[in-house]
Amino acid sequence: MEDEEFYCLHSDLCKTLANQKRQMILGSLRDHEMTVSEIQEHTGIPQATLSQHLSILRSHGVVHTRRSGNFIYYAISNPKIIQAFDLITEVMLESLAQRQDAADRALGGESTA
Amino acid sequence: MEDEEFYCLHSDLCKTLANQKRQMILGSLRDHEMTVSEIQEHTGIPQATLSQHLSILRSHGVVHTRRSGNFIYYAISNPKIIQAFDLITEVMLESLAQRQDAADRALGGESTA
DNA sequence: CGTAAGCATTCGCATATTCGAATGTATGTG
DNA sequence: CACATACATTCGAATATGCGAATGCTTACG
Repeated sequence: MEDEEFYCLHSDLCKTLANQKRQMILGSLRDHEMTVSEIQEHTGIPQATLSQHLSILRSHGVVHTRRSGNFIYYAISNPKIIQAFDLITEVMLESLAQRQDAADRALGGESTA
Repeated sequence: MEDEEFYCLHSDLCKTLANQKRQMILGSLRDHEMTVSEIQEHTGIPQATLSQHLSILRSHGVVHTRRSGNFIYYAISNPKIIQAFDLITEVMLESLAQRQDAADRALGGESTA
């Protein structure tokens, strides 16, 4: 695979994950599959919007579906998605903590001015 | 932290990573720090555009800088960023492989139609 | 077949992102 | 100080994304 293609696919997958509502959806699905209406209830996202986001997640292979009668169950395709999600959470929290430290230090040193 | 705030920060960090050029930059920086002009040479991104992307990465704490004379060295702040990057790469490759399998099967079964 | 429930898709608008051209700023050198 | 190098910022236009309203499709049930 060429570099350009690689980075394009990679950033496409990242873009898929880089949306607040889609992350709420993944957060709902992380432990078990759910029907659309269950996700809707759990996240509060309106039906049309939810369906669009599910469509995006589907088309990028992030989730897959199973029909049972009138309901469609969504589930996360690859558990590594959750691992990546959690890693980014860690980075986020560590970054926040560092910033807080820096802010504290700046505030503490202020009085010497 | 509230859910809304959590998902907002999380998706913000993801958005920061979800750009082809920014990923090329991270790909350049993954093993060692680099000056802006080195990154420019390595990636082929024009100076102004590169500087803008570096600014975004900086403001989200993904990279940090060190000045040495006339040069500014950029480096990745948290090695977990690379781990997450690589995880997403794995997901991407596994997803591609699955699709390829599915396509092969579809093609193989075609003759029975 | 008719109707209802569950979900998907289309459309148009508002907003956000991306990019390069032009310009600005900080550091080193003579 | 003048000037060059290295990098940052601003600006405006093109493009992409996110959203809800309206509508379509599929399955279940009588």
